[in-house]
Amino acid sequence: MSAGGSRTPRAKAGPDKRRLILDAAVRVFARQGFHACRVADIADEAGVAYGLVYHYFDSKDEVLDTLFLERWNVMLERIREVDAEQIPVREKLQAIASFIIDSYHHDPDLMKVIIVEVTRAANSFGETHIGKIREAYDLIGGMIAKAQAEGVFKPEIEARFAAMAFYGAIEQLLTGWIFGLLPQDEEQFERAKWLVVEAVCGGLETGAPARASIS
Amino acid sequence: MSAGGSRTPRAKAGPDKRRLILDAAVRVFARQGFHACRVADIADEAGVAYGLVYHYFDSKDEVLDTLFLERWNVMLERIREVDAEQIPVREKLQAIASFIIDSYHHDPDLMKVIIVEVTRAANSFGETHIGKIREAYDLIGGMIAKAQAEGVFKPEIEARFAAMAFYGAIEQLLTGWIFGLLPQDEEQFERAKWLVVEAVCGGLETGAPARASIS
DNA sequence: TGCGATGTTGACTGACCAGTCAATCTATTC
DNA sequence: GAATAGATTGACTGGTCAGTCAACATCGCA
Repeated sequence: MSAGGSRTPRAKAGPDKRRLILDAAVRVFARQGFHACRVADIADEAGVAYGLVYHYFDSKDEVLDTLFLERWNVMLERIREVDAEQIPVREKLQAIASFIIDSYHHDPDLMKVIIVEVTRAANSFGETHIGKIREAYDLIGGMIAKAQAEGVFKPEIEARFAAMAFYGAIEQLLTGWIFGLLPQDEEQFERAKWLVVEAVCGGLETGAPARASIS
Repeated sequence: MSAGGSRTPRAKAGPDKRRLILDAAVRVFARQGFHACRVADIADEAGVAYGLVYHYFDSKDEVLDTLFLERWNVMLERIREVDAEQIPVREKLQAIASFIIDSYHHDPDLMKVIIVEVTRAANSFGETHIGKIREAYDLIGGMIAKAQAEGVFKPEIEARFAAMAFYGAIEQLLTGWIFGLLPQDEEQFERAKWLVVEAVCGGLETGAPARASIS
């Protein structure tokens, strides 16, 4: 090492406290809910002083906003990426369902918080982020509309409706896992990915869908 | 005058204040959300004194509990009724979708409150009423399982999954209306009833579904 | 008419908690 | 090694609001 310093210039000794707070907030929000928890709970969970939360964030709300936007933007990026690929709609929808279910599989607490506290909270954060949420619905609706124009999907069902139903089915499966109503294991997650697409596409496709004959 | 009283013994002069409070609460909860509103808002909306709310209810929570249980029990009763009828599954699911969508059509505020504050609130009232909520999913799951046993629906998709997806699709349509993302008129409501059933059953039915040929 | 029960009122209180802030600590730079 | 900037601390404050309560009104009945 040329300069002799064993520590890299940017990497401090301690971990990034801002990240620490965000990760702690996910656990606390998932456990107690946003409204039921206090800022002190987040600070305690993160192992930092109360005031430090306000050093990195302007308000309790901003912590949740940050968590939501971080994840939602990743999802939107993925949806756009999928949309740009030259593959059948069915595969596009499959990729979206897979992404969302994998997200839950990878970090159930974060997805629980995003769904329960934001996308389904019509009177609080849902209202704030309605624009971002809508972007996702619109992208999916666009895919379906395109498929209708190509004759792959039936034209009678409005694309916006179909998009809502598709997304709603996925979110309800996550809700089933969140509420402990459905078993959560690797196999269930894989089956679920297949089910939503099969259910929605089976009802939308023009031609006879590839039905597995009972062997 | 012994028997000459023109007023009926039970019917008081004034309207039922308890009902007045419940109806006012629906409007306030729908407008501001349960957490964001104060008990004083409910009393003001109902045109009664603050303390009267506590004469009829033990707590603010109990007001919402009452609203939820009143409506949810009606729905469960209707689902059981439908289940007992000797009609194809598709018509049963159609009847359930129609009931829920009509409920929203008839009283959007009440359905908004039930969905946003209870069935989707995993950390507060959803937890309290999970048993009641589950009853609905189980009843629908039972219908689907029976149809699978009869060979009308494919057996590969677990009935519980299918029930969640079906119910989730309906609830998301209501959410679309609640958030103002979908147009709300008579025709849209009718189309929606048809869509969810077509989408889910089209993917579940064994035989070739009755597809409307494009005229 | 009088009496108990039930309905109705709204000022008050006690707890709770988001957000502030002045003090202290640590790192970096010249 | 002094100075500056940023990180970290936690006690404190100010406002909010669910729930209480004592007083007053009205009803049903004998």
